[in-house]
Order: sequence, then structure tokens, then C-alpha cells
Amino acid sequence: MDTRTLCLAALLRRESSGYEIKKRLDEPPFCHFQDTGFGSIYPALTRLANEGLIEGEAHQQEKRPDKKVFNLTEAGRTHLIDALMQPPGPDRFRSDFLFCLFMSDLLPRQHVLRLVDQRIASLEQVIREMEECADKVTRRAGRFVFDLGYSFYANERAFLINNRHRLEEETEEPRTEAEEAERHDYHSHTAGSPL
Amino acid sequence: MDTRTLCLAALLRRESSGYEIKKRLDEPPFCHFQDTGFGSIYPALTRLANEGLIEGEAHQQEKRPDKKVFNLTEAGRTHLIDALMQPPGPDRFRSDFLFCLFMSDLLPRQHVLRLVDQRIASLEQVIREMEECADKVTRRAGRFVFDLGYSFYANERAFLINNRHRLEEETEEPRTEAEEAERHDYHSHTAGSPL
DNA sequence: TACTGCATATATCGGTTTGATATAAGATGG
DNA sequence: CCATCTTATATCAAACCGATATATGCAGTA
Repeated sequence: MDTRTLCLAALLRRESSGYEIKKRLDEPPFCHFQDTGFGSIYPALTRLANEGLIEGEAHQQEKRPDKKVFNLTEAGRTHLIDALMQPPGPDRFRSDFLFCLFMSDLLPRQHVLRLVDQRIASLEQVIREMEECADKVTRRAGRFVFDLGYSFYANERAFLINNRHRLEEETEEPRTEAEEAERHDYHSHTAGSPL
Repeated sequence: MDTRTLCLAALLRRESSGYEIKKRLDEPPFCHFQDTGFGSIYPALTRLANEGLIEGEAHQQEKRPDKKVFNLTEAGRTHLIDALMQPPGPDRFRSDFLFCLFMSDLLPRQHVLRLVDQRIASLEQVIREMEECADKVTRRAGRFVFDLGYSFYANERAFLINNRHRLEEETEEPRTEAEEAERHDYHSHTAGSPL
């Protein structure tokens, strides 16, 4: 979902400044399936204001930089609902961790195991944090997505713990042989062996 | 992982053209955790060639456009391994589907249920396709990532099937009341209710 | 037969996103 | 007292994404 729609959604229930939107988008449950930076949010807000989908005014603050607080217009609300009714685009998922794992026959075994252990640790932290704030999530839709996210993380943790041993074993056949085999496959056009 | 590193990885086991790289990156198991378009791949290959990390020559083909086939240099192989040894960046996951679900109290219930059913159907197709090509995945590292990916999809499918009923029930409290409650929370600074 | 659409193959272009950085001042903490 | 964090907005280059252009062969079909 593009940043403009994200901003509309963030403004639906309360008026906010760009900074506040960023903060909320950075914490659960939102950060688990959408992320943005200031570099996207501020231009998006400017454009939304030009299009009349949001309205804003500068609130002067004591001892703080001025705050530009925006809220949705009726047109903005309509626009948001329109966007949500469109068939959703495909998920986009990019994971350096999985990429490294996939390429891990190039790397020292100890390094790979450390990578997996760090991943398990970071999953455990996310899970702990989610458990702590679980009772704050009361809206039905929010709760549904929260629970789904939780099951994602728990599932990955379980998989890594249960399958870590597969990466501990000695390296498979020597690399040169494997390469020769794949090269053969390639030339004989028999198997589309994955990458 | 940036596109240049991706291309190096794709060239590790066999020489390829940009088109072939794109094709392989578009199919499992690669498409499940990395994606790229031509708009990224061709510039990346040009730059890699300028940097001496890959070498290429144009193969003339009968009845087809010319093919520029690249392969890794020793410097390219070293560069790839260096990149893989760096601590991996965080996963990036963006899902329009989850975003729509999260906002689903704005949408007609039937629409949301249809969305979920379509999601289940598409998960089931992915799972079927993975099962069909499962026996082609033999490399240990590839197999590990493949199995992890499979468990992702299977987990999400199970969750959606088991929890779909939660979205069937009548809408919770009327929206205006809920809004008032949240507005109160906000002003009293007691609860950081998520978005 | 002609038409339609798909696969092969490379490439560019505009718009968007990302990540780092600039600016500025109060709050926090060692 | 100094470093670092938080609040607050903003910009910029580099990278990325999606659509489109170009050209040809091949398979299916009306």
C-alpha cells in the first residue's frame, strides 16, 4: 500500500503530525506489515493536503518546534475506503536472513549457526514484546491481525529450533562435484534445479 | 539484499543472461523471499560488468534477439561472499492484504470474508505448487529455506481457516462510541491503543 | 489463412521509496 | 558538563518498481 493511503489510515481515528504518524507506524502491530520513513511521509502529507484529502494547521508549541497537525477531510475518508476496496496487491517480502541461509553452503558453518541463533533470539524478543502489549489490542480487526502476526513469529521460531540441527551436520558432498552435477543437468536440459 | 548481490548469487552456479536471471528469481524458492524487475536487473548487470565483478559476451542466436551471457569473475565471487558475511538487514514485509484486514471495520463484512477466502485459495495454490516441485530441491541449504517457506504458508492457511469465523460475527460496538472511547484514551494519555 | 496471444530478449523512463543527513532545542543520565 | 535521546520537520541522492517500447518466433484458434 502506498504511503499516502497509509497516512490516510493513520489519520482516521485521530489527528496527527507527520512525526506522530511515523512513530505509530513504527510500533506494533503496524510495523509488522508496513514500514515507511520520514522521506516518504512528509512528501505524502504535502501532496494529500494539496489534493484536499487532509487539512492541517500549524500548532505552536512551547519549547518545541512547531507541529503541523493534520486531519482527514470527508473526501479523504472516501478516498481511503475506495483504496481499501480495491483488490489488494501481492505481498512483498524481502529477507536478507533467508537469502544468506539459502546461500549458506558458501559460508562457514559456525557463522551460519550464529546467524540462526541470533534470529531465534530476535524472534523471542518480538514475541515477548507482543505478549506484553497483547491486552491493549481490543479492536476486532486489530486483534485478528495481531494474532496472525503472532502465529507467524511463533511458527518461525519453532521451525528454527526444531530444524537447527540440519545445519549442524557436516557439509554435504564437496562443492566441485555438486557443481559438476548441476552443470550436467543444465546442459542435458533434464532438470530445472532451483538456482 | 540489493539487486547487484542478487545477480552475483544467480550467476554463481551457471552463466546467465539478464532475462534468465529474472526468470529464475521469479520462480520458487527464490520468489518467496526476494523479487526484482528488469528495471533493476539490467542496470545492475551493467554496473557489475564495469566494476569487473562479472564478465559477459554477446551470444548471437538464430531467430532470437542476441543474448548477453555473463559469468562471475574471481573478484565477483569474493565480493558475493563478503556481502553474505555482513550482518543481514532486517526483513521487509509489506502486505496490502493484512493492511486491508487491519482496516476491515470500515468495509462491508461480505467483502472482507471474500478477501479472506481468496487469500486461502491463493495460499492453497502456492502450497500445491511447492509440493509438486519439492523433490527437485536437493541442496541442503535450499531445502532448509524451502521447508521454512512451506511452513510459513501452511501456518497462514491454518490460521485463516481456523479463525475465519471471528470475522463472520456481527460488527462490534457502533463505531461512533468506539471512536469516543479512543479519543478519551488519547486525551487522558493513559493507553497507547494501537492506531 | 490471418489473428491473437505468449515466450524470448534487452532496455529505458518516470515516479516512489529508502536511508542518511541537516537543523534545532529540551530532557535525561552518568 | 557532556553525551545521548526525544521531539519535530525537511531534503537529497541512490536505489527500486512498474509500465512500456522494440523485435521476432511459435502455438493455438476462429
